[in-house]
Amino acid sequence: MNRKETTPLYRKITDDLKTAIEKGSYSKGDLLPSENDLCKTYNTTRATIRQALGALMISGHITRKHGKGSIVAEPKNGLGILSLKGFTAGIGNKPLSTVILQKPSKQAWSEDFYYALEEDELAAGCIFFVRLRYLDQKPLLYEETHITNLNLPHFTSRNLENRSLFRILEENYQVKVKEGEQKIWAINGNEPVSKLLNVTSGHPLVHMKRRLQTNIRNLNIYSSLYCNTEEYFLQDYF
Amino acid sequence: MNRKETTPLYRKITDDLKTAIEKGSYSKGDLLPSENDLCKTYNTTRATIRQALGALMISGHITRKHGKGSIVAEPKNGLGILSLKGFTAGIGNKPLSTVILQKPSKQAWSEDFYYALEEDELAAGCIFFVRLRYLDQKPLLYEETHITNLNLPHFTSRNLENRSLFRILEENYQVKVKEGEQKIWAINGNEPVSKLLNVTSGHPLVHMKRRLQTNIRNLNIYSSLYCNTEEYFLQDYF
DNA sequence: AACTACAACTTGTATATACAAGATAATTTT
DNA sequence: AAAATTATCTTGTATATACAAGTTGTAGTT
Repeated sequence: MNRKETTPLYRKITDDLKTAIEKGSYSKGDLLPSENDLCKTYNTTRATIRQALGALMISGHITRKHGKGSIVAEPKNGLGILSLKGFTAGIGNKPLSTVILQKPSKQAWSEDFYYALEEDELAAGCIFFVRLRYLDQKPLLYEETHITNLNLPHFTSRNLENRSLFRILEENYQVKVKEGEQKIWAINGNEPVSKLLNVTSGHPLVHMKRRLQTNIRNLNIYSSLYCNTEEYFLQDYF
Repeated sequence: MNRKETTPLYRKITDDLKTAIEKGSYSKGDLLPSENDLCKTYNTTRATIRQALGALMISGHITRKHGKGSIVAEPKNGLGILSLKGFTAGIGNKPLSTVILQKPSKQAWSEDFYYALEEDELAAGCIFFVRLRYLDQKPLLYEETHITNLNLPHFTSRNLENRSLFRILEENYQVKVKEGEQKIWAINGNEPVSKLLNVTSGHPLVHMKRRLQTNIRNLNIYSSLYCNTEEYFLQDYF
């Protein structure tokens, strides 16, 4: 728990409501307590409550309607973040299993890294690891990840297999993804990757190079990934 | 000018500052006038100013630093919107030329449309058109677009060849894209599309289905596109 | 010259209050 | 019974004020 010594009240309210929504205490379409009700609950004023609700709106947890209330939105897995969804309805909730092909290790950035780096970032070095992600025992997604090694103590010893990378970063280091960019290609899998994904060398794959910026300056997440979209597709929200 | 009868003050301030930034009155790293200065300029209070600055922060026009000020951010072309960037450096600014394969026409939604539609949207019908986009006389991107036909008078007679669809919607109908989702596949171009894109039937293509939501409720933009990423790549920001 | 303390800026958080305007259900009128 | 009105919810916008806390330059001290 490395959080700031004093957490602002509006932040606590946002976190409380977010937790409640993600825990399932509300379902899609439900109304949150009205602003005035929340004022009483937290013994504060509407300005503070609205600041908290505003954050929930930005994060996509609620929408708001004048005269009606704050409406809980459809849960989006990985808002703004690329996620993998099943081709057929109902398969979307199957969990991806993950195999670490190369354990996280501290490295210097490669000379010809695929994104331009800031000086401070270059100096900090990076943590690098490679994962292969499966759905239904079938390999779907090969991903090489670089994270700027900035205030991430003990990261290399963490278990990345079962938990989401983003969740680990948020819960343990207060690092949140804020924005990003991605480049997209369709390629024929004649690279060594196609063997890992268990496809023939002529099989089309989605190749993406992404940079995700976080709330910490100069701490970025870079990933280069290859995905077999024969049965499933890649999906993202923005 | 179909805007609401009364524009809130904070909205006017946001628009003013946004225009100034986009016009180039400020450059990257510059500080906006302080909140108190803006209070005097607009004869209002900090709460209103902060609401305006908050919107600029969300839209990515500024960042803010405690004790310092509001810092103008790097301009981003097409925030959150898919754009096409050249493979090699410096080619990114070449304009895409556009050929309309099928002129915009009012239609009913197809029974098996690829996104689930709201009832009101279904009732409104849609405007449909097909475009083929070229870079350097080479066809790169085939795109079928459906727009909900909601308060878009004379849209079908507009010239979509030279101007951006998003710009037309924003300038003429005050329609702005707010968020969206996209699904991504890599396919082998054996469809009729590959002939239009001038590739062999085994050539890998990026296939995307996108839904862009706008500030107008129930007015969405749907597009299904195929892109040859041999020389260029697709890029988007979120 | 280097350090310290302070003043004067900046944004961050919060309270208290007021009225406008959309949504909805109860009430009254027709 | 149907329509219009009203009351009472809700969120949206706005003013006025206060103090906390980060940043920066300046004046004073060592």
